[in-house]
Amino acid sequence: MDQTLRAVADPTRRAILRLVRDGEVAAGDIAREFPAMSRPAVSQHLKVLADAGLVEVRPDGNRRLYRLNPEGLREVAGFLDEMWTDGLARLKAAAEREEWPERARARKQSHPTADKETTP
Amino acid sequence: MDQTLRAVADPTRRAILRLVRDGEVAAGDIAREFPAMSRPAVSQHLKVLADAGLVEVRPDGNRRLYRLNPEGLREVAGFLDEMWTDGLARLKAAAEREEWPERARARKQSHPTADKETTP
DNA sequence: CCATCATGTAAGCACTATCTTACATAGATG
DNA sequence: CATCTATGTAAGATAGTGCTTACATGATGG
Repeated sequence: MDQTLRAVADPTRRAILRLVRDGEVAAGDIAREFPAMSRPAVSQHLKVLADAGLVEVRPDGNRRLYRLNPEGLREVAGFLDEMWTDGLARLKAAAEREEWPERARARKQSHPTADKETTP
Repeated sequence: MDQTLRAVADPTRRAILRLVRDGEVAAGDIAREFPAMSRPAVSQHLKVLADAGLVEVRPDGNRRLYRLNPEGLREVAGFLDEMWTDGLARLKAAAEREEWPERARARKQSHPTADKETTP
């Protein structure tokens, strides 16, 4: 999961993923889409993506064709759902109850300082 | 988006997000969950998460209570959907359109491999 | 064969991230 | 007030990323 997220946390690599999202693209064609950086740099990005399982490679004669492997994002999707859907539901429920659950470690707290500024 | 993904691409910070997913937790209580690292380190992680908009803070007397902000993940959710759902569908369609050679012994075939078939 | 094309790899350098320890500050408490 | 508690910030050491240029390798085509 770390490897996957670190791979995706780079704008160039996300752009590459979008390039290979619709079908196979040769390494050179990918590199040509990034005139601002050298071809080896793109090649290294492709290696990172491949090591993370986000793309798959297939040799075709001289060239190497890359394509997206959506399965590589499964873990990330799971984590996101865990945070997004579930987390949002839980926080929303807590908020609408107008009491923030802060009971993990009960504090002495003589006065209700907690409900003083919770209204945005 | 970069900031968000970089923030999430760290196991400690993801663990913190899980801690504050269900309600508010004080900084010290969070730090106490990571005996392997110093408290300032956790504090810095919290800053990264706050700067990325993934958590929100609220002062409560002496302490600072952190809670998840699921909205911070909206962009990531969008990107993931773009790659996951859409990407999977497109690759599948491309495969059924015969562009994706799972069985074709593509030999030299100067062009029809992958060049302009990407249908923008 | 030999030259060329497409691609990956190695070495090196600048910049960034993530820790640590030491210090600063704001609120609570006697 | 004096002091303790909870927390953030500063400075620095170390490791990691992301580029570049130079080189290596395997397939193509005369």
